[in-house]
Amino acid sequence: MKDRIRGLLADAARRAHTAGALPSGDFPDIDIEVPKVEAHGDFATNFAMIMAKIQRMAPRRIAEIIIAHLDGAADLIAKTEIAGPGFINFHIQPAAWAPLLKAIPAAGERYGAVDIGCGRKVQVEFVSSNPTGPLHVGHGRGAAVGDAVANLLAFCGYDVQREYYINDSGRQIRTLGHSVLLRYRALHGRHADFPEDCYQGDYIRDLAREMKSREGDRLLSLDEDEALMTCARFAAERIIAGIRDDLLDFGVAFDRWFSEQSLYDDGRVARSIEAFRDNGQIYESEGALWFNTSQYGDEKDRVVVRGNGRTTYFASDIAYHQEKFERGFERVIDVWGADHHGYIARMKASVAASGIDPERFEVILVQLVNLLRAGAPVAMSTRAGAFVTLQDVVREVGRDAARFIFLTRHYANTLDFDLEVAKQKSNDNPVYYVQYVHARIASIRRKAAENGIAAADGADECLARLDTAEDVALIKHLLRYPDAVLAAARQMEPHRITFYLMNLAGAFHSYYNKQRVLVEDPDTSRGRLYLVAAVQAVIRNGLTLLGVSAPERM
RNA sequence: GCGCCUGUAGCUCAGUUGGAUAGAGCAACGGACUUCUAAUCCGUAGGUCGCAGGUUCGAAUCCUGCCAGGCGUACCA
Repeated sequence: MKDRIRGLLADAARRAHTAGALPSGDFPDIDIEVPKVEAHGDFATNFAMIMAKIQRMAPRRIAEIIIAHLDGAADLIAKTEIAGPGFINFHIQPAAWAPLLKAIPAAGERYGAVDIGCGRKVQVEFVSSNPTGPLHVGHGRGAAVGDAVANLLAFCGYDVQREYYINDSGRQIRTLGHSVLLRYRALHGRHADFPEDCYQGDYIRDLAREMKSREGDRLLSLDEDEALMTCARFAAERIIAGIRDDLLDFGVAFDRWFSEQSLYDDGRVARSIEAFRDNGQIYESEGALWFNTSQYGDEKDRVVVRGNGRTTYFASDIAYHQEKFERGFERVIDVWGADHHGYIARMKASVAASGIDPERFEVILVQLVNLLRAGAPVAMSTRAGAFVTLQDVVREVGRDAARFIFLTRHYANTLDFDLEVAKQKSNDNPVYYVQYVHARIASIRRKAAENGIAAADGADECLARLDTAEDVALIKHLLRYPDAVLAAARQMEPHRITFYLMNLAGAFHSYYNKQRVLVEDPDTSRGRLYLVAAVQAVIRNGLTLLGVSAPERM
């Protein structure tokens, strides 16, 4: 529709120029938008206004000239008008809308997909929580956002890979091993102080018990380091397996689980450091090795190998991101918790230093989640071990409610997640509001089938009955879905889909209360069934992008 | 101190990349179930878009400076 109007305008402008009414033949791109106020028509353009300078004429005068040269669209356009400083408003013939609905079943599950990816490879790395404890609510938000972004990009033509980076190397993994070992020894009556910097949660005791039943007292006779590393490897594996299960329950499946340790095992980190030393980007100072990230916009240089010879986390991250680009991804997207924002500059710097355009590396910073119960904060301290895990939340409120709520805010905003609200089946909790549309329509369609009403196929005589204000309003809403998808995919903002769906749901519920679908006149019934089936398809389509189910009954 | 994020109705938040009279939900008040699912709908009320300048035909949106809140600022991860 927009394209058609754009074409009409371009023709009109060209014709006006040829006729000598417009001095310049240099026309800017035409932007067509949907006005906020209904009285301003169905579509509007500021075309005349942005041409004012080029044409050296008043915007309203240009608008008059263009309208005078519009031609051959009486079937489409009911009325044009010039408004405000020089907007051209278009009122579409009411009968022109219904046939456009055919695009929805014609596109099937692909309705709304705009191919901006053209098969290019993109990687979305998300969650990547350290394997030192179970996922908590904040990770859930990262999972919901990362998965939805991946869905959107895949929907819009990118070849998407989902990756989880496992930090199974370094000090924290030793701390994990140490924590389990101490609990394990305690189970054998060898009590010792449990340091504060060890992991306090009950899951550590569970792991120790498991260790005991598997190994008996074998670890007691091993030397300290070997016992510790045995515990560490065992615990990390079990925790990762748990994380994987929790994510599957949450509806998130990764294509690849990438081990940090593997970067050391195959010499990747060492080779990367060597290469940067050779070209002078890594240098030695005060007994440590530094990366000159400040040359690429970071506020200072960063250590990659400490004075004690141990590499930093940054060292493996440099190698990891080089490796990602070597795998042929055109875009690499990392989803991080907002508390890591200080890390972006150095990561971008390292990418740039590797000779890769840093624009190709993007970071989505997801703000934290405040977990509440009936308005009161729920304690979320990881160290103290008194946290609510993602699994707890999913068990309590359900996967759909959790995923939907995580996507009801722009990720740059902190999110209040209230467990009680998430369980409510009311307008407070928009997931049911949206799902209810799907279930209601399913019910209508079942009823239609029982009554022997033939499936709606979009025949002209049926579509012609979609002529009430409510019909047209709903059709217009459905036709805006591709715009919402495009904006969401381009900006990697899944909440735009969430808001679109809530608005569409509102439009449908309103329709439902004003118009009956199954009425006496068969053409009207079949026309409305066709419309309502399109609503159902778009709801299902959008919910799928968000990773939320579309129930047939509620 | 410096950096990033946020500031819009009593509360929680949108706002189509600079457009016309700034929108939803909740909470408040008043209505609608004999009809395809009331997990719904309709109506009323609610605003100095943090503050002050600037840019232009036009600013919640862009630029500058303040104010407030959150986060970050390690040879931690």
